[in-house]
Amino acid sequence: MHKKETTIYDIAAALNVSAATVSRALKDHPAISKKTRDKIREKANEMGYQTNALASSLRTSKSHTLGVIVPRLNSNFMSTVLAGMEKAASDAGYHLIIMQSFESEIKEKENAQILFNHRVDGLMVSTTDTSPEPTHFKPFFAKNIPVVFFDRIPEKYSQHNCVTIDNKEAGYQATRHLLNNGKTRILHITGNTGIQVYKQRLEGYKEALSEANRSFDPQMVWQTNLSVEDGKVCAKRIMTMKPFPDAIFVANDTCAITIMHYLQKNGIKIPEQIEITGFNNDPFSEFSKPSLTTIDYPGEETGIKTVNLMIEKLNTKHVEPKGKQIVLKFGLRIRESTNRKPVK
Amino acid sequence: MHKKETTIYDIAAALNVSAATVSRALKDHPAISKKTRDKIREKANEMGYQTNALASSLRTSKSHTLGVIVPRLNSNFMSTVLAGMEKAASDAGYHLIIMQSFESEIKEKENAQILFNHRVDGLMVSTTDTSPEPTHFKPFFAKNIPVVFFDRIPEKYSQHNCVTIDNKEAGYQATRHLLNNGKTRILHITGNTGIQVYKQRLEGYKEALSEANRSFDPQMVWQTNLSVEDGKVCAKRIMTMKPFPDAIFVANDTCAITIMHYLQKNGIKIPEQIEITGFNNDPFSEFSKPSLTTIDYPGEETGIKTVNLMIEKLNTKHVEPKGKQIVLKFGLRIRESTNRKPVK
DNA sequence: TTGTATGCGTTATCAG
DNA sequence: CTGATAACGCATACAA
Repeated sequence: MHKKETTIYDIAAALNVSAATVSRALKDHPAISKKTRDKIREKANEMGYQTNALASSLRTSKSHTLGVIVPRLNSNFMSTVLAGMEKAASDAGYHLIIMQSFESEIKEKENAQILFNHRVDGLMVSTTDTSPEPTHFKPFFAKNIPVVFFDRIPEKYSQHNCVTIDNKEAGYQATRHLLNNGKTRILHITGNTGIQVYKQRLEGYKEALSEANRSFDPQMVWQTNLSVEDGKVCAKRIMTMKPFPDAIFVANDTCAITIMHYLQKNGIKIPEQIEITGFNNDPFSEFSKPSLTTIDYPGEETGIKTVNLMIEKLNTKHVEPKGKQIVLKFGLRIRESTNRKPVK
Repeated sequence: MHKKETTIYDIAAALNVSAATVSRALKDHPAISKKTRDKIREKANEMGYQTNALASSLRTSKSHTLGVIVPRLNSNFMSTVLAGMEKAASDAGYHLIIMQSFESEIKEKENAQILFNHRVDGLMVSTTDTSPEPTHFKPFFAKNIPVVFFDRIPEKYSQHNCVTIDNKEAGYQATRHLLNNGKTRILHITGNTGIQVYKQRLEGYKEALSEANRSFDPQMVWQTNLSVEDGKVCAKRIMTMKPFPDAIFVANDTCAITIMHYLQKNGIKIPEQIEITGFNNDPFSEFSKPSLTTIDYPGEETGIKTVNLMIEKLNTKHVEPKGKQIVLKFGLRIRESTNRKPVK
């Protein structure tokens, strides 16, 4: 096996001091004379000492680790959020255990459990769960371990600590933009509306229609997984629609651009025949032809704000004020070529 | 403060058995009778017992945690790699601490140190370091903690455990494709060539030129960070070039598509006037107009294979065979409209 | 300014 | 099949 690791006891022995002194010296405890401190540091280096964070965490019940659960980490939006989180966490002396739930409530539960067992100092989650009040965060609440929700927030925890945007308003604006351009038959392609964000975007869509005195047609709302694959399928289906829609509000850019691409392949003129609006402001939404109008959902800011809220909670654990809701500003990025006449 | 947590001692006391028995029962030790095992499990649930993985790790020196260091996690390629890693790791009972080095050697060093201190069972790294033989992995080697390099591999560790593609061959093929289409003035826009992957792609570029009896012009190789910003700058600069290049081999898709977009904005016909080749096969490379020819670098596979190699090492630690190099297959995705005559 | 003693929660060894 | 006990490596209350 590998040789035993060097501990504070080893360096204490080598220097004829106590382990306590070594422990203190190594963490710059003020009560240690500069002389012994330097001596200890030097010896520690010499012996290749590496502190054991596990032991330290066990002793202090502070792991300096934050748990993150997301549906999947490889979307442009989510990886941008995570990048922001990692940066902010690292700056604050924390690091991240990141886990994916793959849209499975069971997996999310397991992940929460594992993170709890590893004694994370806090949990940040974009939930995949469609149940209004998931139970698997209970142990965290019970032990007063801060939980911050971001992006996808369970219905019942919307008054809890969370960071998000006003999805209803965003859905409203995206739809309104299409209505303003004279579009009347607006298809809405979205995700699982059991998930709040999609439900709210749908509400915004409805509100815009209602405001414009357009009737809402449930047939014009398609639930998908918003993947590239789904985009292809949707495009195919759109081509068979009796009266063509003249616009589509898609709940993410990936799917929106895929649909645009395949409709164009079928000879459809975008935006003249069908105008498309996306969601997220992925970098490539700007580079598609035509550029895609979309909702700018600030991913990095979401990540940073989530971590900052977490840190704040960690530093004021005993007070425990009511949950804090951070609603970020989003932007409507209008980008199709506008030199076309509104059909009115 | 928060109340003490329930330990195996609490449940032992409640059941008049020893803590050892509880510990064994909870991990299905064969030497425990089914009866007491069930009794203990039930009590554990009842008391809301949650195992403390920290204590367990300290005792067993197995953290079931793998460290990951990447330059940044929010590129399509990298987040796809990480998604594959997380999946594979999770399936094998491990989880991931992911850290970003932001192209800083110092940060990479700090990250390695932190991960070491947290006693990760293994380290996976896409290095940012341009020094041929970075020293900060020494502690891992010394303690026989497996280190697997992926994507970006330090020069001196290329015989170590690593997972990558043949970047030289890929650079060769990308360039060759342009030459085959009759292009002669091929610009190469790449990253820091102190990093092996870019150095090797450049070598492939040179080899293709040499094979076609084209002379190599150092002026035609631009080092950038391959970002969207860099793409804009490059496009601007290209517009001022005396004889226009007739092709560009860009070392990633993000930058390639940005350049394409801005050249088109300036009225350049792609690919007639300038043909562009990217690298990575980001999803949107297919949806640009025209679709981008690119190198399909299998991200998810990279992640999975890296973790699998890691697990293999973890399970055969004592044998310690020589390093294992896994070279993944890449593909050249030819995608521009091909119905144009080669200029020959 | 430094040392002593103890505990964090678990698992492994050795007995019985 | 079960129990007692000693680590794992560190940090802290209490003494000195």
